[in-house]
Amino acid sequence: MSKPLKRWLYRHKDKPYPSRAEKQSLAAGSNMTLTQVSNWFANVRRRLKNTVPCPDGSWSTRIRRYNDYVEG
Amino acid sequence: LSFFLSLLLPGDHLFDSQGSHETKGRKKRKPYTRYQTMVLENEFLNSSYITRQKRWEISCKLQLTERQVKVWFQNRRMKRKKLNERAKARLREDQENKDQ
DNA sequence: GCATGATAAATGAC
DNA sequence: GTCATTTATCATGC
Repeated sequence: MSKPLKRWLYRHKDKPYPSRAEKQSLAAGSNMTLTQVSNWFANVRRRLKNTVPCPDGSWSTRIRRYNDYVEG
Repeated sequence: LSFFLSLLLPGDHLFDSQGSHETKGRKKRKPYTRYQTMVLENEFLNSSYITRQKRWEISCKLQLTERQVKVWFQNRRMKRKKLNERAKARLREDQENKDQ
């Protein structure tokens, strides 16, 4: 997959919404287009909600669990 | 005149054409048929901004609400923009490849 | 068979 | 109106 995007996601657990400039930076650093980065984050946010149940509803715990899920 | 007719006839939320759930949350995304898309695309070819009159006509013909027709044109303009930007980007790429 | 990216309806901020 | 989203659906590789 795309490592820089995962890294950014894990570092911004509380607010997984990169700005346009951040998306462009990520796109450049991962050899992707801006829309591809946007799609990736949109899909990840949705699939986090669906596949990683989280009682308190916060992004950070979801992402932590997701990280454990994919890495471990 | 057509404004008052539009209030009476296609009525966005007077009747729930889909389900019968009174208090509905987000409307479920329903893909349009090929015929619906074809008519909308043809009208978009005519003009990317639809008039109220045309919007009312098409909404009746396609069994869609005026709101759905309005949103379709908004999304279609965004799609055109994205496709244009994509084409320009590829042209720039080809130029750079030829320059080196 | 499902995971993943992309696209098509639908919403909401501004 | 635009534009970034959310959500469901489509397409495809493995």
